[in-house]
Amino acid sequence: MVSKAPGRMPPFPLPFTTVDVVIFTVLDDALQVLLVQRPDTPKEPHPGKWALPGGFVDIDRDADLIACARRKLREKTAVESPYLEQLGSWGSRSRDPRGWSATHVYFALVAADHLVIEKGANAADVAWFKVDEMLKRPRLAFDHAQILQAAAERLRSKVEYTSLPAFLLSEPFTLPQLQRTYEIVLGRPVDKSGFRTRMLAADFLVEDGYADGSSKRPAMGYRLRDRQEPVTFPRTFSPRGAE
Amino acid sequence: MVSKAPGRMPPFPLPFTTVDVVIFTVLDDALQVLLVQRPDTPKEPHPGKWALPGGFVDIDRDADLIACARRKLREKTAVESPYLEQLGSWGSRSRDPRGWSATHVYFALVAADHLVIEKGANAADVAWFKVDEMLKRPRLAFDHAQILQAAAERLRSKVEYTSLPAFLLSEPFTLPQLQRTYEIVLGRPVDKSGFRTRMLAADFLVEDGYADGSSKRPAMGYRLRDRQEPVTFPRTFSPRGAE
DNA sequence: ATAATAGTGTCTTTCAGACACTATTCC
DNA sequence: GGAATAGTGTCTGAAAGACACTATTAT
Repeated sequence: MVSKAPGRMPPFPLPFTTVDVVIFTVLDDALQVLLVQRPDTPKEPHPGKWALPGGFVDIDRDADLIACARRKLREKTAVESPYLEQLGSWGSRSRDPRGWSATHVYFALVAADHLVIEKGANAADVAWFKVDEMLKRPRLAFDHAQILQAAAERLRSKVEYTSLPAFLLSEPFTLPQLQRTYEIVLGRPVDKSGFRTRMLAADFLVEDGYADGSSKRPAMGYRLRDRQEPVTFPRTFSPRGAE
Repeated sequence: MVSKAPGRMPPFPLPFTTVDVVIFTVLDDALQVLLVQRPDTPKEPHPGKWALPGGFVDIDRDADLIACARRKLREKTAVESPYLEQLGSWGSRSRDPRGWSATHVYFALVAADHLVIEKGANAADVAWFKVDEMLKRPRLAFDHAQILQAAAERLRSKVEYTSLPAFLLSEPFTLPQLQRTYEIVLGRPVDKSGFRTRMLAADFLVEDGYADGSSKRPAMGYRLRDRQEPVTFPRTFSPRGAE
């Protein structure tokens, strides 16, 4: 039995609580991020600017933070269960003109193909943007440029020693496809032989017998053994630049 | 000029926003965490239980989240500028009986020696607890056992490939001391020769000419070149168990 | 001299990086 | 057969792990 909301309406002012989601994909040989355009009414902060999908936590609808993140993600993309990881939180007096606010940021990895983008009632506009260009000329609302940079750094650094890029592909995928995904995210070529040895040794892929049709020679198709957790490799990719 | 708090008192209820700090040290050959005992009045949640130091964000005093974390840390320990890193955030309808709440968690590494613990007005009691025992028999308030576990996991995993343990020692320290700290946190012995090669190759230590007095043979003393950022090693410690 | 700790040298094994090679398909 | 892509084999150099050794102090 729930008591009559004791403690609601506290004797001190509360910060706003929001959740934002950095949704990555690989499209057109580039790492891209999903952004939404803010409404163009002057009552809203940063009208017309592009921003990360997100918004206020709804204490009636959202049981917890990750549920809220999943809701935001579902509202923009029709993705079932993507890879979703907490990135961190940003909170300060000045980041939102409406007052002290704190946002909890998640980052998601989704496969671009077969992905439906919802252009729903509220979402004025939704589109993919190349991460590199966004980082060079940051024109995002709030502190979202900073958040995007942190997300890209986290992703790129984890790609050095985890299987995260596999979540950017739809299953089944081939090893050459996976290698290309690594190369796109890392921004540098990777040796084929070493790459294959590593991937297969990590034992996180399951053969799907399938053969790819879009190439000269068919390749083995693979699925992830565990669609929830990425695998951590014992070593970093190429200690190139370790010096 | 500040306008008359526009947007304050929004048309929807807000979650509570808190900050908690997981403060680690190495004491008595064990990794320990600082806990505070909650007031024993039945009006407060979890009366008498031990909890992580933390509390509500004060939008008047705290400019941002990390400033709030530093304030919480300063209120319990008289530490100047310890290593402080964001761990993550936990938020849900049920984690606090007073209502929907989200906490932003930081973790701090401090040197135990010369550390003053403030037993201030408000803080009923403050004490160090061994992390391993706390994880075995979790009796913490709120979801703090879960948070402590996440913090310990993060620390232990980062210790495999970073210089974090150096922040658990007061300067200057010797390489044998640093090695012992690694061994305590990792819970396993580390080879001396390899350890020294690694530490010196990483080039994050500066000789302090000093000699330690408490041992048979004096050892070289070192300080950190950069007291803010830890160093990342190119490889993980011992791929023991990588299989 | 001996014990205890600090610090170094060396051998071996492992593995990433590089690159050449074979295999299978389409044209 | 040739081009293009998938997949394998092999050599080499660098570095981690293991462990024996030397060095410097206190007693």
